Amino acid sequence: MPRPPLNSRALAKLSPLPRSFYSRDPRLVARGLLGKLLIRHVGPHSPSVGECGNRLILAGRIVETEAYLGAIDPGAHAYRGQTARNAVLFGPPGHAYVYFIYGNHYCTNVSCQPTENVGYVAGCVLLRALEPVCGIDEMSTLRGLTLPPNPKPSQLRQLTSGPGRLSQALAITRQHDNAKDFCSPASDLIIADDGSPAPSILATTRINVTRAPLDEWRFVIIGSPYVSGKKLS
DNA sequence: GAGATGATCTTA
DNA sequence: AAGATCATCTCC
Repeated sequence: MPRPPLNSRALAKLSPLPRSFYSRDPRLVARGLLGKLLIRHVGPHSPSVGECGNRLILAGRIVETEAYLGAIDPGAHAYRGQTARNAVLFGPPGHAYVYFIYGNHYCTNVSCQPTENVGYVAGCVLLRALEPVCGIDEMSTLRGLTLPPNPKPSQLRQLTSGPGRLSQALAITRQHDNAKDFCSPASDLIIADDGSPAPSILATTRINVTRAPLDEWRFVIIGSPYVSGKKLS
């Protein structure tokens, strides 16, 4: 039985993943998020999307993530303890940690595993790439790109292949979205399961993490053309 | 297609 | 001074 198509109407009915999903080892959360949908509601009370209209949904399927283990992970922002920037990571799981990087870009994370019952605190998962699902035109506008009428995957991937790109495509900023609850049905930024089958996953080292270069805590959907960087072998 | 470089600014 | 990046340039 084919599932119904993922138009705005179908996406609007999906419920956010429960908080228990995020109350686990960040590596399990990072794997579990692959294939899930990141859904952004934009409207009169949401961040500006230019001339995109009043009420619409932007969504993408998560195809690439990275786990950050917090207090025991030298590559993690939380490694050196709580600061004004990373305070969200020391709060309850399932909340957005959005930070500004390299003077140009935002990166979007989900907090997880804030308790000490497995030996570390303040973990999170960085969302690194999406397969565009809904709101292609609006995402193009937000990214400042012009795509042809029937874009190929190689063109679509310009929208959301990379943490800075996907954040821009969904109008995610620290000002608007840091500390936002991914688990609240009232949230304009959620992650949901549409029942798609569990993907095949490849683990690699994390991108541009120099302080812990060997840990294979980056996860990608095998074969997806929407993963960031070069094509994998 | 691949590798190098500059932009730009927050954080420690 | 470095960084959980990206667009653009040059040269294969």
